[in-house]
Amino acid sequence: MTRRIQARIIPPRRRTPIDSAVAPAPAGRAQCNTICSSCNLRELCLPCCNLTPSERGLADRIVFNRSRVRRGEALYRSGDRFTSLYAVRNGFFKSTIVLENGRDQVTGFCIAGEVLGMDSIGPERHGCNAIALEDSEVCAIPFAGLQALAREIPSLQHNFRKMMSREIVREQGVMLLLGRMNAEERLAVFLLNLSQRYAAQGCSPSEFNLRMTREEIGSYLGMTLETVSRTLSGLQQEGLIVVQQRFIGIVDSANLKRVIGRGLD
Amino acid sequence: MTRRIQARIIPPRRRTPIDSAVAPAPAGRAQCNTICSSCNLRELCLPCCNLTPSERGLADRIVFNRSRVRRGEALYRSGDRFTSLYAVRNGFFKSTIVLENGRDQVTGFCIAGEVLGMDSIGPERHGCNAIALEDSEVCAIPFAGLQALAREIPSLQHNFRKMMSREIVREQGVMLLLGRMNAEERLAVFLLNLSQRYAAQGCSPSEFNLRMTREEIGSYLGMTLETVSRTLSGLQQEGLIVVQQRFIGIVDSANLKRVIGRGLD
DNA sequence: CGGAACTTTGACACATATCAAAGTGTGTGG
DNA sequence: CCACACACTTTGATATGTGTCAAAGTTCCG
Repeated sequence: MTRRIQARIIPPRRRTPIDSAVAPAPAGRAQCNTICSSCNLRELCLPCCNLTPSERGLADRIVFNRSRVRRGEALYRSGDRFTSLYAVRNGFFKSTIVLENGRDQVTGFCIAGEVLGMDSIGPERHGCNAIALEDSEVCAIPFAGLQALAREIPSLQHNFRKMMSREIVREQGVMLLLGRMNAEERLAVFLLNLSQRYAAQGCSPSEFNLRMTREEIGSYLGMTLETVSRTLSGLQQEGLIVVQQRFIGIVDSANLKRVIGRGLD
Repeated sequence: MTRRIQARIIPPRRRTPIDSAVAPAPAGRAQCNTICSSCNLRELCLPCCNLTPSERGLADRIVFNRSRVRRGEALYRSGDRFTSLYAVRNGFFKSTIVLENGRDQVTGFCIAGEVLGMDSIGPERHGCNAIALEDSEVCAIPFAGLQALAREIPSLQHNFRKMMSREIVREQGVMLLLGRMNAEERLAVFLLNLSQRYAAQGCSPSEFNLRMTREEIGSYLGMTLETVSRTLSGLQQEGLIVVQQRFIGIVDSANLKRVIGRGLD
């Protein structure tokens, strides 16, 4: 049916000296350091974790492969064997489940600094597709290595568990959204959530371009693309946001938040 | 507002000899063994895990407190400090989130053999209420102890991660349900899911009594209690189920499954 | 420039929410 | 043991939000 496009994996660079010339280390780590300050993986990602020198020695076991995924390509697909978690370094992904009828259902979006693949740990296979919505770079974290390392660094273990638990809580929020909210509220939640996540990455929380189509938003929020479009127009008419195709400006975030409250009173 | 009813915690029994009189062990463990054959915790629960003798020695560190929660009482409440996971030994629980307006939103149901509290690991506080819908018994698994033990028994660690990941996948299924399905499909999924879980516990998959009200079902499935009632009546008229207040008989599970498919084509 | 993909807007249909009232079951106190 | 109150369920009538179908407008890219 759909042609299967695989991500082009960039081979890890050769080792190069870091610090002084004393201790060679994988280049991936050094590179990773540069952006980890704004990375949700900071508590998990080895280079970013506050490790003691001896722990750092242990950490050298794991090799981080960076790879590039171009727009429209898949980082992984449903059914692929699960071997690594992926930290998104930059770019934008959607996760989709393929339904029996062959149509895609969007289950989430993932931006720089977030992690893909946590739902695949149990089944040991990926249960969804991860598709890049723009040219992206990810940092692959071999799970076996991570697991072995976590056994020896308790704080890593702890942080990892926390991250998984957070994912469960996040999904509960979406369930609430899908179960109880109307179209306007759903979009308000969606936009404010994106805004907040961009802010966490140091980007503007009040102006950004959507990387996904109306149809993908609708699939995620449980409504049709037409309703997404109409509702965005409605929010614009209320003076809460500005919409111009993919561009979104959040004009009045206070009242946008109030939109969400309306449904809960 | 609502009176806060706390679960009555039954103190752990004194140690009694198991096997021969050679090695005394906590009675909780011995007790647990009797039902663990049909317990989802079998891969995690220490007494049920296939442990080597030396691992068994390590496992003695953890004391399992059993407690009883009577109908209407809370096992824990949102905001409580998280210290233990709870394996439901028998009974029936609902998880609810309290919305800003004070109303409850049901986020899940939990029957014998399932685990409560996994969403609380990250925040270290419970994010929802766990309310017994009938007199129930749970097995409290102190998380700190579990964590320490898992560090030394890799298979335990592995199984635990799997269990958390499974929870993420389960919630994705609910998201799909809430986002894409109509009332009839939601109820079909709900009933078949309950049926399957009862079957896993060795109970009849085709006849059971609902422990929750129509309103609680509706809250969970994102619809009103009237629609729940009407839709159940509709499924009965189609000859797929029999409904009599809380009693549900699944008459034609094949066609009930087919109901779900309809929305996905 | 032309075509494809996406977005916007309108008209209408339909599923579900809302409001209302009657029916059923359950537990409590006299 | 009965009677009453209460909580829950069922069913009906109507309102409303969102889906569906259709067509025109916009942007992007070869």
